[in-house]
Amino acid sequence: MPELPEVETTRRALAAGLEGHKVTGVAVKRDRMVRRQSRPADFADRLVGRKVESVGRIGKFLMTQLSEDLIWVTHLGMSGHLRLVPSAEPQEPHTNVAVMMSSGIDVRFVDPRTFGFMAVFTPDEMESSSLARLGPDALDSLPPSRSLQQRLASRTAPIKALLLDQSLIAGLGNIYADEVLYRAGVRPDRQGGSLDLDEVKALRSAVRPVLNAGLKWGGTSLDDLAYLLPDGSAGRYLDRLKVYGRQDEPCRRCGTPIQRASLRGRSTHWCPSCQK
DNA sequence: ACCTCCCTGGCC
DNA sequence: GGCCAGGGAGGT
Repeated sequence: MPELPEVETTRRALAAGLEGHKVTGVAVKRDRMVRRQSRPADFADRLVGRKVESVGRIGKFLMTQLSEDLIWVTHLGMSGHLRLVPSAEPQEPHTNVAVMMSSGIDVRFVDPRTFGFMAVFTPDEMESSSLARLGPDALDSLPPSRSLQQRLASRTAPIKALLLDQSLIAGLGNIYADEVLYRAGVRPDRQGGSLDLDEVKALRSAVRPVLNAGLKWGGTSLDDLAYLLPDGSAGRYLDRLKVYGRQDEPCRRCGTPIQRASLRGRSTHWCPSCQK
């Protein structure tokens, strides 16, 4: 499912495939996929004729810088992925948006559950959108432990829920939040404010290795194959996850069965022996 | 700071 | 035939 490693993997492929090319056409097959756009028609109007200058990312949001200061924003939701394919190729099911490039390549936005979206913003619109409230990126600008501890100090919500809060740190989703907590040895149901400085340090220093491991394997494609890389291949991190999806299986470190429970409506996995 | 809703393939 | 997965926005 698309979290930071999956979005970053997608970003790298887009950067390699799109930079320097112009948009020649746009087909929105499902109106719902274009959201947060004050006038829906702006989406295609603003894309066509623009050149892709660079492809960036904050958390799980792809931000493609276009000519004339426009920003093409993409969020993959929970079942979305982008494909880069020659224009002539037939569209696979659930292709909700197709963006045609001057290179003859299409960007196809495939998303069965349609939780993802695309929009093209001006700098002003970007400033007033919810994206302006995104926290620091979990991979590129993780705050120091002391400032993290300060942000957590007054919080009574479970630390897992706080890791999922994109205004605190941007990029972690349900899978990698569980993996980070496992690596840090912290139980997901601990109140945020109950973590001492050593625990916050452990948590902080777990973030980068977990995300980099996911990235190394092209991210996590679950059995439903909803998330795929832009070339259509599957991410191969699933088999290397330590806790997510491993309920009742032995902890890779101590053999204790991995627990699963619902926390704030999100499935949560942890080792009751390794995590305190 | 919490709860509800959106959506659909896949599985029981 | 019904339920589950879940990120983020909106409302209370």
